[in-house]
Amino acid sequence: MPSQTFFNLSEAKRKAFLETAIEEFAGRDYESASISRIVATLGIAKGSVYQYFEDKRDLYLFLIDYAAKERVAFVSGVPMPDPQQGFYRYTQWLLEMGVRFALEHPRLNQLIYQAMFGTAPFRDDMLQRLRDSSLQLIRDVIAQGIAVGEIDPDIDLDMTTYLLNVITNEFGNYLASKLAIDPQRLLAGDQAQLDNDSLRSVYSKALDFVWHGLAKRSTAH
Amino acid sequence: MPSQTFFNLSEAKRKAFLETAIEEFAGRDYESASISRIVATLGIAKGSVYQYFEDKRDLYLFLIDYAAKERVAFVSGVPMPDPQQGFYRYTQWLLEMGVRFALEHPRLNQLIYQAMFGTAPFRDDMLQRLRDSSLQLIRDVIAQGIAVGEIDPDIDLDMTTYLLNVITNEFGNYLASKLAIDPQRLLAGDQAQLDNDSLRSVYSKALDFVWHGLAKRSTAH
DNA sequence: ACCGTATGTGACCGATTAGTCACATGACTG
DNA sequence: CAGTCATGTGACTAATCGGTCACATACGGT
Repeated sequence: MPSQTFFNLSEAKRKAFLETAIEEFAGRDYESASISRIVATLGIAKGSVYQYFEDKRDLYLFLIDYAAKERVAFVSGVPMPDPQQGFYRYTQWLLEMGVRFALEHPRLNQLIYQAMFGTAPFRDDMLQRLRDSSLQLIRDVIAQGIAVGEIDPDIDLDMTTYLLNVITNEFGNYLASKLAIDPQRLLAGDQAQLDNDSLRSVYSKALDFVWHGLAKRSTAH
Repeated sequence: MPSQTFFNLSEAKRKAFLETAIEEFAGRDYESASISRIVATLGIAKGSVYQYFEDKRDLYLFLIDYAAKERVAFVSGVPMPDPQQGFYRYTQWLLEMGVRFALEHPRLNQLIYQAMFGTAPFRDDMLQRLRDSSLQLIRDVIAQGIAVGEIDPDIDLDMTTYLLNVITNEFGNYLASKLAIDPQRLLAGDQAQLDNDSLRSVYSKALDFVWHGLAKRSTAH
């Protein structure tokens, strides 16, 4: 809950502030993240930050909330597959969501992931809700897949939801490190070239693993 | 590379120091971990730490190294399955390794995992070697499974190794949170009761997922 | 031109950090 | 007992932290 002052800021200033703050909090602990460093980077006075936010905790929780909303907006922007195409496609869509968001918004992804599964402080309701809502989407897809009879009903729903969430997130990290040959290109907006061609072929391997596991397949898709 | 002084310490003192230091580094950033807090907890002078270790970095890298060696020792202590039982059992063994180590040595597991995949500093050779050696075991099992024809040869070896490592690690976390009803009991050494009975049945679900994926199974094991 | 309000500022505070060092203590030797 | 060496100590330094506040600046209305 930032002050009105924060929202009165020019969009340029607000964007710059958000970007710098997210960068600061994404890569490190809550404790290690430094307000002093943020204001030094931005070239503004420290007092300004405390006119926007109550304290460090207030800023942090706002950033988490912001990142979560951005993620929801991002997911909404990618059309879900046609239900008639089966739950293999739904699973593909889930994976694609995670990977694309991780590649296109790496800082936001780090922030969310770290808040949910890292050593985040504040056993806040908000964080719990973030965690729950993030997992709910995955859980729903799996549950429906089971109901329709395309997903094995013997799986443990809770556990599989958890693992699938971890996989989608970490697979993004894997790709990022794998493509680390020139990570600049990706961040610079050159991802369009990669997206629709090679990216899909890369994560189709991950999808196959999620769908069929390690075992030697008998049927193909 | 601690000084000789550190190894001259009585076992009781050395153990106490290790335990406290690991506890301090396991839950937080490298930057957030505090030497001052360690010495305060132990009730020793700060100067002592700097007679054992060159600096904070030296201590941290030693702890990582120690944790890694403990893990290797732990893994060596659990017998591998009979090769004739197939690679399903090998995969089971891999999972069991990760889960048991995570449950019996949660702090060490956190330390290792955070060093390998967290926001650890020091792009050290040592960390890279730790990462490589940890993944190598998994990679070997998969590669052999492919060679023997029990694991699908179309999987991406690198990616699957990475994901399997993540899964074994995070599954430990999942179990830990799932069993959080009384985590004290586990740490208190009461795990023997859980181990051979319910534990195996719980992670057999994870094993099924890893082996067969989400898809509805046709054949059973 | 004047005033009131909103926004920006950075010196300053108390707390905490990693790391140092002159000194105390203990143990063993001659 | 005296001397030597390893070990333990905690006050101290310089840097950094989150947070405060008295003050400066900018802007809009009359």
